[in-house]
Amino acid sequence: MALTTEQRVRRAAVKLFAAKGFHGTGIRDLAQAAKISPASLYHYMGTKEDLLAAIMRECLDRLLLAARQTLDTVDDPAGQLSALVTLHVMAHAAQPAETRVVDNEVGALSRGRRRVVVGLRDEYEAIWAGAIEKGVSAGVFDVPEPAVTRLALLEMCTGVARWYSPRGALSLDGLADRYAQLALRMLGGPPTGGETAAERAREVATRVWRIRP
Amino acid sequence: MALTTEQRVRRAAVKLFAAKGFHGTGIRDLAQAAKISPASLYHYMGTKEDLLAAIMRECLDRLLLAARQTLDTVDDPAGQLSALVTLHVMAHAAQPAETRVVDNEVGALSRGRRRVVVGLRDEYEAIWAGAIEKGVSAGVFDVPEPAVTRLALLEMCTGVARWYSPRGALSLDGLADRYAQLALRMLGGPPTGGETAAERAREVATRVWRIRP
Amino acid sequence: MALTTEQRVRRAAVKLFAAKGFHGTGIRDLAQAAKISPASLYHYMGTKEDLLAAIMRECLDRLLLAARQTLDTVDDPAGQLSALVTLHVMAHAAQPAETRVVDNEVGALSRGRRRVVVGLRDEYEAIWAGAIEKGVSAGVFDVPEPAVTRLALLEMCTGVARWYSPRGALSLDGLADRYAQLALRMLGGPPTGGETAAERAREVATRVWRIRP
Amino acid sequence: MALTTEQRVRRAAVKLFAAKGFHGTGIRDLAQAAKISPASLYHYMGTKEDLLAAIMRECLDRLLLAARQTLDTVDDPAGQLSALVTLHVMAHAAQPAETRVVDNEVGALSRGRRRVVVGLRDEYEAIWAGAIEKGVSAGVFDVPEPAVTRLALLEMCTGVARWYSPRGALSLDGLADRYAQLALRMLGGPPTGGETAAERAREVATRVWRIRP
DNA sequence: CATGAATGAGGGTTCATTCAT
DNA sequence: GATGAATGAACCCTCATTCAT
Repeated sequence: MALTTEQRVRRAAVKLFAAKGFHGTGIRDLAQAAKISPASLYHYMGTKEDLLAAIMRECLDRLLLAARQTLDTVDDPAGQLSALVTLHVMAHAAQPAETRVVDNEVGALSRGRRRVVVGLRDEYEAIWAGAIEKGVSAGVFDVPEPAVTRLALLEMCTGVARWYSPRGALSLDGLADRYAQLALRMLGGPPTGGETAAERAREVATRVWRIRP
Repeated sequence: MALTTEQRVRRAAVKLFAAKGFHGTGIRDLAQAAKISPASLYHYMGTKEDLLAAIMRECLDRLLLAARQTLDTVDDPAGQLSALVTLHVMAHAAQPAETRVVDNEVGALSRGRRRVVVGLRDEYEAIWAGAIEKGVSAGVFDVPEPAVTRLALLEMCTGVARWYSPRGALSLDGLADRYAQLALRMLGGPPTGGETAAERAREVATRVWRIRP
Repeated sequence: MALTTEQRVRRAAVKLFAAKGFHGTGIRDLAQAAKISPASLYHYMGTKEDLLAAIMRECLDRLLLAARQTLDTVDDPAGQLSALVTLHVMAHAAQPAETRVVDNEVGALSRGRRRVVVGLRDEYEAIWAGAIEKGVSAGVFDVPEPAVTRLALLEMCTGVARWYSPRGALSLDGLADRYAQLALRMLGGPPTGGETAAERAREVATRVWRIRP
Repeated sequence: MALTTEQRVRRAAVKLFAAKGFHGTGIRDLAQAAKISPASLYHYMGTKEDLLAAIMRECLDRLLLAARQTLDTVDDPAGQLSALVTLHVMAHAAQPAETRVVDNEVGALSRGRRRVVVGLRDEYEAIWAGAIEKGVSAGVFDVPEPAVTRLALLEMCTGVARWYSPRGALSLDGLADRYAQLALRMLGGPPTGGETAAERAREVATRVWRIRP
C-alpha cells in the first residue's frame, strides 16, 4: 500500500532529524525527502518544531504504553526488569531513528515543550526505578546505588539505537535476550528467571512497534 | 590565572556545542560567550568546523593516550577491563561537554574529517575488544557475544556524560568503582579483582584530565 | 435577512482593507472573515486586486452619482457647496471603511486601474471646483486661492472617515450641518444659506448609502 | 556632503513606506533604494518594524517639540491657533513622506508600539484642544462643537501632506498663511490677528525641519 | 458549490565568512 | 590584535493562486 503524504513527511523528518539533527535539517531537505515542495510541507505540519514535538510525543507515548501494559501482568522484580529491558531494547533496535531523535534533540525544543517531553521521560524512568526498588526490597537484587544502576542500565539499553543493525548476526529477539541477561547480571539477581515476562514483553513490543516476526 | 582568548573560545565552543549542538550554535553565540566580536573569532580559529574538529581530535587523542598508557602496565584481563572502565567513566564524568560533542556531532563533520574521527574511535574500541577477547580466551569472562557486550559496556559508560553531576552523592572515584563492578558482573568475571589496575587508571586519569582529587 | 456569500466577502474585504490595508490583509484573513475557505473565495472574486478595484469603483460611482443627482436640482453656489459638503461628510461618516480604502489604497492598484480610479476622483473634484468657481464669479465667496481652498475643504471632509463614530454625541445630520457651516465660513460666504440644498442632499444620501434615519 | 548609509536607509524607508505602505514595501525594495544588500540593512536597523517605529517616533517628537517651543512664547488664542496651524502645515508640506507614514501606518505597529505612538499623538492633539478651549472661554472663538472643529482643523491641515507640491504656485509660507486664515475663519475668530505668532512659528519650523527659506 | 492539496515566488531575517581600517 | 561593515546564500515560513475532486 502506498504511503500517504503525511506519512512520507513524518518518515522523512524522523530519518533526517536522526541523521543530521534538527538544526542540521533544513525545510528544503525535508521537502525533498518527502517528495513535495517546501510550501506543501506546511499542509502536513505546523512549524518544523511542531513536527519534532509530535515525533517525540508519539515515541514516548508508545514506550510508556508498552511498559505499562506489560508490567500490568508481571509481578516479580526479575520479570519486571527483564520485561522493561526487552521492551526498551526492542523499541530502540526497531526504531533507532525515532529514539535517537527523542534522545538527542530535546534541547531543540522550546521551553514549554521541553518540559512536556522531559515529564514523559521522567514518568518512564520512574517505572524502572519502581521495579528496581521492588527487587532491592525483596532481596532479589544486590544493588548498592539503585539510581546509578538504573541510569547505567538505561544508557546501556538506549545505546542499542546507536549501533544495532538488523543485518547483523543477532535477531531482535536474540538481542533483547542478551540484554536481559546482562541486566540481571548487573543487578546481582538470579542468573535466570523472567523468561515468561520477557516473552510477554516481546508480544507487546511486536504489537506496539509493528515488528514483523 | 586569567584564561587566554584562545582558551575562552575553545571553552565557549565546547559548552555551546554540547548544549545546543553544532548546527544550533551560531558564530555570534560563540563570540558572545567568548567575549569577543564575531570577526575576532577568526583570529583564533579557522572555520567553525575546524574548531569542532580540533575539539574532537583532542578529546579522542587524550582518551587513546590514557588507555594506552594504562594498559601498558596491566596484563590481566579483569584488570584491563577495570582500568578501561575507570578511565572512560572518569573522562566522561569530568568532561561531559567535550565527550558529548564527540559522541553527538560526528555527523556535522565533512566526510574527510569524519573518517579521521571515526578512525580514532575505532582504534579506541579495538583496545576494548582486545581486552575482552583476552579475558574470554583466558576463560576469565563468560561472554556469549563479545561484540554486543563491548558495545553495551561502552554505551553504558559513555552515558555517564549525559547524567553525572559532581554535586550528587557520588564522587568521581566512587562512580568509577561502581561502574567497574557493574562491568565485571556483565562480563561474568570474578566478583573482585582489578583493584590495582583501577588504581593505576585513576592516577592516569587524574593527570590526563587534570582532575583535582 | 441573511447575507449572500458574495456580500460577506465584500464586507470582509472592506473591513479588513480599511483596518489593515490591502497589503496587510491576506487571502486567508479574508476567507476567515467571510467564513469560507480560501479556495472558495475565488468563486466570488477574481484576484485580490479585482476585489479592491470593485470596492473602489462602486464607492466612487455612488459618490459621483449622489453629487450629480443633487446638484441637478440646486443652482446657487452656497447651496451647491452645502450640498456637496453634506453628501461627502455623510458618505464618509456612514461608510468610513469603504472611503478609507478609496483614500488609502490607490497606490495598491496596478497602473491601468489606478488611472481609472484617479480619473473618477478627478471628475468628482471637478464638480467641487465648478461650484467654488461659480461662487467666486458670482461674488458670493471670498477665496484668494480656489484650488487650495478646495483641497483644504475636501481633506477636512474626508477626514471624517478617520474619526467619526455614530456612538458619539453628534448625529450624522448634525455632523453634516456643522461641516456645512464650517465650509461656508472658510469660503467667506454668507453665514447662512443653502439649507434647502442641504436638505435635498440629506435625502439623496439617505437613499444612496441606505442610511437609516 | 555625502549621506551616511544609515541616513540612506532611513530616507529610503520614509520614501517607500509613504509611497507603497509598510506592508507594501519589501526588505529587498528597501535595500535596493538604500543601495546596500538586504543583509546589510540589518546593521542599520533592528527589524523592519523597528525602523517604522523610529521614523514615527522622531516625526512626532519634532512636532511636539515645535508646538511646545512655539506656544511657550505666545499667549493669545488667535495667535496660538495661527502658530499651531502654521507649524502643522509647514511640517506636513515640508515632510510629506514622514507625516504620511505617521498618519497611515499606525495600524502596522504591534500593540505596545502603537500605544506609544497614539499616546504622543494624543499629547499633541491636547495642545490644540487647549488652545481652542482657551479661545472659546475668552469669547474670541465662536465654536459650537470644539472637539469636532478641532478634528476638522487637524484633518484639513494634515491633508496638506497628500497634495502640496513645492513646485506649485504657493510657497510654504504662503500656504501656511492661507491655512491660518482658513482656520481663523472656521473658528469664527477675528479676520486678522496672530501674525506675530505665525512669524514665530515659521522661525521654529525653519529650524526644526531644516527648511531652507 | 466547495475545498484540500499543491506550488513558485517571495516574505523578513540570520547565517558563516571576509576584509579594510 | 580587534572590529564595524559588508554580503551571498540560506534560513523558516507565508503569499496569492490554481485545480482536481
